Formats: sequence, structure tokens, C-alpha cells
Amino acid sequence: MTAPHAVLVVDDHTLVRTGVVNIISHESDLRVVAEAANGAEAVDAYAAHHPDITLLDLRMPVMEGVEAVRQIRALDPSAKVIVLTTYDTDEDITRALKAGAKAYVLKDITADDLIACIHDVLAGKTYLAPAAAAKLAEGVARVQVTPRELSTLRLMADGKTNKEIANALGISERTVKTHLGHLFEKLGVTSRTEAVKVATRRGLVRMD
Amino acid sequence: MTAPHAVLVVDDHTLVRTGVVNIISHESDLRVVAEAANGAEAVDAYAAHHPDITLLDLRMPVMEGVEAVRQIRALDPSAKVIVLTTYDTDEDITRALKAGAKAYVLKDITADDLIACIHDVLAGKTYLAPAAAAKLAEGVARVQVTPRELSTLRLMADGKTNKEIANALGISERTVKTHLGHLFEKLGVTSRTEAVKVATRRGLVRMD
DNA sequence: AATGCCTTGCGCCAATCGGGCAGTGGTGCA
DNA sequence: TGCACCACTGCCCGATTGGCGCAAGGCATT
Repeated sequence: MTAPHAVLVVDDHTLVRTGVVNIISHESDLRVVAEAANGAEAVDAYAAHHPDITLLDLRMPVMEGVEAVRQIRALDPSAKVIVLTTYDTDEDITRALKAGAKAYVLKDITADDLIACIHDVLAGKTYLAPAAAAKLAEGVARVQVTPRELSTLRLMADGKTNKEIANALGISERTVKTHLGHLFEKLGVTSRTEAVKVATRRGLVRMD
Repeated sequence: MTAPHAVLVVDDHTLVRTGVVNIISHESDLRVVAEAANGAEAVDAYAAHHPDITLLDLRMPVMEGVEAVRQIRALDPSAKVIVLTTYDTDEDITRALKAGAKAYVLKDITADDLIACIHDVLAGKTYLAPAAAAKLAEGVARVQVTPRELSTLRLMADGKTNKEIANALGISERTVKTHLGHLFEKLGVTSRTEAVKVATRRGLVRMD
């Protein structure tokens, strides 16, 4: 029998975190060596323990999950991070995978499947929740939103008028209209309110 | 030693649910007699087992949590339901309490506090998460949105134009404007996009 | 050199939106 | 019997929005 694999569990919801820790504790070849409640703590804990596996949520205060993945992978390019979250917008999924996550699973996964996923990742494989894989597949052919368009979109979703957006970005109101026009086309809508809806669904904007 | 109290656990996220079940299993005076993954299952499970305590999430497919609380309380007016959720919008809180929930706690609660909360409710007390209590307090002085205004708001948040809303509700476009005008005033905004933002934050509309 | 995309900008125009003023009818409560 | 509130509607007006076409400079890829 070899030494158990070290696991770091990150989730801002204490209850969920202890629930996951409990489940993992039942496995003899896994051992939780640290817990964290936000991205910043997660990076610190990773640096301190260098676990074999990191399980982390995406939506967290202080530091977002994707940024945490990025920083952990910067500390250790071989780090194996499993994203465990509630949401499956294609933005979240692609950003997490781009940041270097090895797996993306949803919280409606069963305990057994989670354990299986951890073993897969430990063995060097990757794992995608079926729903995540589907979203990703349909997203392949998806139109790209440019950085400037995204800034415009965010300000618009915040309730700003074209004039206010223009001032905020230091460009003319006409240019704002052009960006929005392109956005509407890409999102398949005709009004800003509708745009907010589908952008939210796609994970392009957040209602914080 | 008396018989342990029967508990029903309801959450659509399997992982979270088993986590909670695990935590409760560690208490000798509590016993999980059934689990459910949505509101409809919850009502069925309640009818079948009549548990002493029901722990349930609000956001679920098939049947929403608040509706489940209502139906369970209709089956058994003495039912003790604890709402256990991630969100703390004042809409969710007030609706859950109005539906007859005995407690409202967030998922960032610790396992110990959850157990304490269960015991409180078993003893006939009620329990409100501090954040929930605060939201409720500030909400006392909050302006009321009328049913008709709410319908209008929902359709608007869906991206509909005033004309489309008018057709959908069978009223004139002018009336839609009146409703929206009143809404804007109550929400403290001047545009529909802004209205969508604050209405979402308050839990009046959902981005499903 | 050519092609393509992003970003920026222009004018024009019809539709939509937000608001002001005014009014009717109904319900429920004091 | 008032009073308050809700739901509904009309006309009018200015501001904003969305769609149309067009185009120039920059930057990267081929």
C-alpha cells in the first residue's frame, strides 16, 4: 500500500466543503490535507501543501476560481485541478479549461462518480461532465466576441446609455452603436434587454 | 434514549445532498429517512414518511422549493421545513417564510450550526441566517410591486418590447408604459436595462 | 501584396422608449 | 361616503435606440 494522495478542497460554502471532505475521507487512498474558502486561500494552501489533486468551485469571493486555477498552475505547471461547480455556461467551461483545469464536473454528480473522476485525473486523464461536453461542442462553432465588444456589453448590461458607455470608454457614441450592432448580430438578438438575457445565459456578463 | 428524529433531505445536487446526509448521519439523535432531488419528489417523500424535519433547497427543477414548502405545509400544517440555499435575495426569503418555512439558512453555514439549527426547529423555535435577517429588516420598508407590474417586469426582462408585452397581456401599449414607469420609480431606475439589473438582484426576476 | 478582422468613425431615418398631463372605473378600507 | 390604490387608456414630445450603408487606419496572417 502506497501513501494516500493528498487532496485540497476549495469551496466558499462551508457546508458543501465539509460534505465533499466527508465523502473523500471514506476513500482509503485519498486524504484531505487542506481546505480553503476562496481563491486566495486556495493558492496559499496549494503553495503550502502541493497536493496531488485540487478540487475547486468557480464562483467565490476574494478571488474567482478561474484566476485561482491560473495562479496555481503558475506555481506548479503539473498541478491537477478539478473544477467542481453548479454552473455550466460555456464561458465558465472554456475559461476554466484554458486556465489549465483537468476536469470540469457539476455538483449534481454522485459521490461515486466524483471519486472515479479524481482517480481518472490522478491517472493523467481528463474528465468532462456530459453537460459540459455538450456545451463545449456546440460552442466550437460559436462566434467570438471581441474584447472591445465585451467591455461595451458589460457596461450596457450595467444599465448605461450609449452616451455613458461612450464616455466611459473614451470613444464616440457612434462607435458604441457599431459595437452593439455587431454584438446583437452575434448573439442573435435585436434589443439590449434581450442581449443582457442571452449574454447572462452564456456567462458573458454577471449580475453581481 | 428516545427514537431518533426522522429527516428528509431535498437538493437537486447529488453531491451536496449526500454531503448533508453524511453530516446528519453523524448525529445519533437524527436519522435520514428519505432523499429527494426536486420539489415534486419532496412532496411525495413527505407524504410517504412524514419526517420530523425537512431540509430543502429552493432552486430546483420540476418543482421550485417555495412551491414544495407550500404543498408540504398543505399536507401537514405542523411540518417543520428548513430552507437551505445559496441565495439570499429578499424575494426568496420572504416567499419561503410566507410559505411556512421555519428556518432559512445559507450553504456557507458550518455543520455544527446546521445541527444546532435543526435542534432549534425541532424544539419549536425558528432560525434565520444573519444575512437573511438583515435583508429582511431592510426589506420591511421596501416598496411593494403589484401583480400586474410584476408580469410586465418579467416579460420586459425577457427582452420583449412594449408592444409585445401589450399583446401578451391583452392591454394597450400605454398601460404597459404606465406599469413600467411605476416600476422604474419603485426600483429607483430610469431605463429597462437598469431595471432588469436591480430586479435580478432583488430576486424579482430570474435569468433561466 | 493581399486578405481579413478589429476598431474607430460618419450621416440618415424610422421605431421605440420614457415621461408629463389628464381621465375613467373598480376594490377595499376607514 | 370619502380616500387610497390599482388597472387601464388617450395624446403629445423629446431623447434614445437600432438598422442601413460606408470607410479609414492598424495589425496579423497568408
